[in-house]
Amino acid sequence: MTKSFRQGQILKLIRSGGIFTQDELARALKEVEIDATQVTLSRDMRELGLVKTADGYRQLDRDTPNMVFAGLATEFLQDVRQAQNQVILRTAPGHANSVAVALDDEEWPEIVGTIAGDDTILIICPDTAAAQTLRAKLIALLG
Amino acid sequence: MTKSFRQGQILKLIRSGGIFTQDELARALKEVEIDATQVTLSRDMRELGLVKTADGYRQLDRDTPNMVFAGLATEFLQDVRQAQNQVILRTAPGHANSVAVALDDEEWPEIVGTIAGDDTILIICPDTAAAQTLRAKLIALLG
DNA sequence: CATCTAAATGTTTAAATATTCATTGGATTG
DNA sequence: CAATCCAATGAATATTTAAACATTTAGATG
Repeated sequence: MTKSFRQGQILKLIRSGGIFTQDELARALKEVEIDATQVTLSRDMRELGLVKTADGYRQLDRDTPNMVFAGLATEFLQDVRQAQNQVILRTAPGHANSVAVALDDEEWPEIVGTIAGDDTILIICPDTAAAQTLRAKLIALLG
Repeated sequence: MTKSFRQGQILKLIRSGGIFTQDELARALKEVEIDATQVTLSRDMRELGLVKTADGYRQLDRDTPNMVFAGLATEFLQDVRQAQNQVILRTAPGHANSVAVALDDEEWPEIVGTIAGDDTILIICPDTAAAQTLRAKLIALLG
């Protein structure tokens, strides 16, 4: 079980609502066979840009991926990593290119440009903060 | 010193950034001659829809008032109250109508309709939650 | 393969926030 | 005007979150 898989599950749970504390989230994750301490979740929250509101945790607003890209991502996107102002995506073999094209179409402000190989996409962002935002956005689309 | 004045000041401080805890906010308010305990601030935060992020407290995204309305409000808006799904504005005497017209122009989703008297505007919202959101938005414009 | 490094996570505990219950100071009404 | 109600706030405290530090693990490197 990888970190980005866990974070993907966290986003799913948050979206479905009704999560008010990190302990609550930890319990919800346990139902899905994911063990994580409150401390780990606190860190995940920060990385994913989640905030506590009166009606539970929420993701800070940012524009939503369109259907074409979201569909491709759900099907082929396998991992999302970040280093400095770069984000690296792994896709199913042979699909990097189509995913990258759809991603380019999004014209997100966090993306300066992309380069796709066979199963890897390199994305250049303006800065580290943008890369982090982008990572959170993309993790949400992991299967 | 009224509650909505305090909340207006809170929004100002939050906007200018660099507020990371409620105690910090309390100290900043003291500089402006406003005394409030952490408990009161916790409640204010909730009412105003403020959330804690990695870069300090922030207001949850919602669309921003346009210049015309914002200008009028800054000049004439004096108080904002909420009861159920209704929000009541007090303006300088004789100015309720012009403020209400500008407000209607905003076409906000939180506003079903408005009625203006001489110095009072009644706003009907779809529900209590919308009214609360609207209140927070408007308080930000108080002188 | 031993060693080093860095990311990820855990443990402990401090700090920050929210809740509960109580008080106060207007309005409202009989 | 007393009695009552209610919004606003505070004090004490419980709960939640984050910081500091330690440990583990997987990959790099000699």
